[in-house]
Amino acid sequence: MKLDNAAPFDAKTAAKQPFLTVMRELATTYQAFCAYDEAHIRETGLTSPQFDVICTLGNTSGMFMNQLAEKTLVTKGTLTGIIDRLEQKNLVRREVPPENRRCFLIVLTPEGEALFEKIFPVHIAHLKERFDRLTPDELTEIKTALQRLKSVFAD
Amino acid sequence: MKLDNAAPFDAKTAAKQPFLTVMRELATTYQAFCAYDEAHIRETGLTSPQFDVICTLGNTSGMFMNQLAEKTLVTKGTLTGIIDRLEQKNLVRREVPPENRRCFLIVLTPEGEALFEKIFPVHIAHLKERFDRLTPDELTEIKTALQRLKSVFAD
DNA sequence: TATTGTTATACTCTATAACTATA
DNA sequence: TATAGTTATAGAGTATAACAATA
Repeated sequence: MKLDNAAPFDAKTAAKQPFLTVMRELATTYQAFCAYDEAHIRETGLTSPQFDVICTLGNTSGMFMNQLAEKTLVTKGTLTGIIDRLEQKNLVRREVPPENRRCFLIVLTPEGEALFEKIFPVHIAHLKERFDRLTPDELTEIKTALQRLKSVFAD
Repeated sequence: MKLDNAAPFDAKTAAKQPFLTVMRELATTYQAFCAYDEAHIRETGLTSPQFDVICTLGNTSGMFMNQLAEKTLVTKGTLTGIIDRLEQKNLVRREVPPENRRCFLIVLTPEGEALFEKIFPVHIAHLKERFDRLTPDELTEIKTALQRLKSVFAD
């Protein structure tokens, strides 16, 4: 919900409900980050979920579908499709472990690893470029503020 | 990108690159908020973009497709589909202004207004419930921190 | 010619539930 | 019976570009 727009959120209402402003700031800050982040991801020819899978598999010896689904926060059915498409692009491979043939170990192919090693550091550098505009103290304050905010949504 | 998962993000790396921690906190905080927010939205029978449109139109006298697209951050082609589905549900209506018949004024129907008036305050109350766990000072600090963070992504 | 919005195309992701094969 | 993953189903959103109607 991008509550930014709702007409009832005029200045008068916001003044009475300061939390609305915080909510909007969270949403717009995340959106600003994502716009910057995703524009760069799209240049790799991958979608965000695909990029997420490649990054999750990078520097590991592989992961099972269920682990991967949990890490990337998609359901197993959805992950099947994502892995299918990455397999078509020759970036990952399904390996059947002999000891449990119910599972697949998802592994980066050499092409997948090459892509990971090519794009990952570049992407991090691209992000760092902006975060470097903050001082160490500011980074600490922001981190603390976010942790406090997150804590109210923990069940 | 949910960089939370990437294996290279071990504690050692994070210590050298404190911004990675901030990035993760932003993503996980937003995700925690969204999980709470969207679970409640889904109970209305609307998707997030649909709910967003209803909230944007609430308490206005209508909006043109292009305005609405800009406000809700979707392209005009995508918005056409969203409005189509809201029209099927009898929640919005396309009106043709006589002075410019190229445009459509998108307006809430009585059913749409009734829904808005029913769900909007309840949704706000649902959110407020959690934000009330923060003190006024904390809210201010968080707001300031988010604004500072957002500023580095402004072009 | 420029603008508003629709349509066409094609893909990706989403959730849910039934299903297969293995354990 | 339980688990791992696939498949089936159905929908929703996404981008892009070509298009029609109007200005």
